[in-house]
Amino acid sequence: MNALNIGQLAKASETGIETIRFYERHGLMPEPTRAASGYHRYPRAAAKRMHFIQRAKRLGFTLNETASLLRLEEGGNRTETKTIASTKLEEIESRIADLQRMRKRLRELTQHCSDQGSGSRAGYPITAALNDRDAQMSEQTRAGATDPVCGISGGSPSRLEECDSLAVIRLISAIIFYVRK
Amino acid sequence: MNALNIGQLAKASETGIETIRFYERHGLMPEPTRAASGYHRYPRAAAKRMHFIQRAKRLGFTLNETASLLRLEEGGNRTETKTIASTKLEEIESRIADLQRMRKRLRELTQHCSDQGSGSRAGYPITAALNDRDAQMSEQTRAGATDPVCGISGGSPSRLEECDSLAVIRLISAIIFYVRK
DNA sequence: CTTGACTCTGAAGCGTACTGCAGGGTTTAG
DNA sequence: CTAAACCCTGCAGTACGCTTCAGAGTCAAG
Repeated sequence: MNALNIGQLAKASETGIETIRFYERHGLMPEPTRAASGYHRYPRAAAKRMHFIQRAKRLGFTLNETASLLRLEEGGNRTETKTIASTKLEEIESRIADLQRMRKRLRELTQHCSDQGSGSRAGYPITAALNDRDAQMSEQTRAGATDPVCGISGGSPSRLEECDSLAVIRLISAIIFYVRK
Repeated sequence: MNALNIGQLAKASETGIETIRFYERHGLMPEPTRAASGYHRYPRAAAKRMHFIQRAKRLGFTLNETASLLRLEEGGNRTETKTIASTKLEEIESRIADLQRMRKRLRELTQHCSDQGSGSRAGYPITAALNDRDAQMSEQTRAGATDPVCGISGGSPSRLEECDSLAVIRLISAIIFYVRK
């Protein structure tokens, strides 16, 4: 036989033993058969199921929602899962839109970074957003507000990682102000 | 004066009063000036700051991370924010990749839906994934496993919402199995 | 001046998703 | 046979992000 005990399943699914037990208690993993000793004996498919749960989580499903997805396969309550499916699909689409906007801004930045770091800021939407934010928010100090977004570490970095991290965090702030629902 | 009290700020920023207080306690919102009575008196900019926090959350930043972003503007600890910036940027990029893959699958499905619902399944990657999943996971019932993904409600729906919700949830399951890191 | 809506502080409670521990029993390598 | 490594149950604790509550004071309309 090639049944797994809980430690082996944990390794195979790249989680902890306690997480598996937790999922079992909450109905995400079915109770497996047991050895005479009481040890869990998981089939290989259990690792796939664990991976399913990980991916679902990664895509923003809650454990309850994931449990419903899995329950459907076992002929669970359809009206419940119907609701989850449609509302979640909307959420996913909205999140995709968010991140598309964000990626657009990131692309614009890398473009600007590779163009030439410092210098004139006119026509640089991210820098503009930063200024906008500064204008809106400050009661606090504006120290550093006049630093060009990509010019802090000097030179002309062509990849995002080569921008000074301080600039990067300013960038992220700017993006958040930019990405609106 | 046009200072806001906490209830007005809550309305303006579409949150609850208690959320604002919570943010204040945790350093996300600065302590505002007070009226003689002890009432908070928020400047209009406070609503912008609240919106910033909402958007940051929506993009997956934790409150601590958001606090660091905000603290940077006030000349906070740079080494801390440096770490956040770089690791978070990686996360964001990874999530974008996830959702790109996912969108691709969604596009493929809507394509197939508008092509013609039921019939042959060969060359339908999502249906294939579903079969794959069935093969990998089941110890449970496979009831319904032979239903075509988009053919349950009959006809030839051209939009995702017109697919039967049961089919939609199967689809989501399939997508989750498909979208791999 | 009263009444009802609003606000204050401090602390407890809640839902989600784990994580760790005590106090046992089991398996396996040497 | 023993010691290390592994597993069991049950329950407590943690981190995050709120949310509610008690008990008291403040403000604004009629």
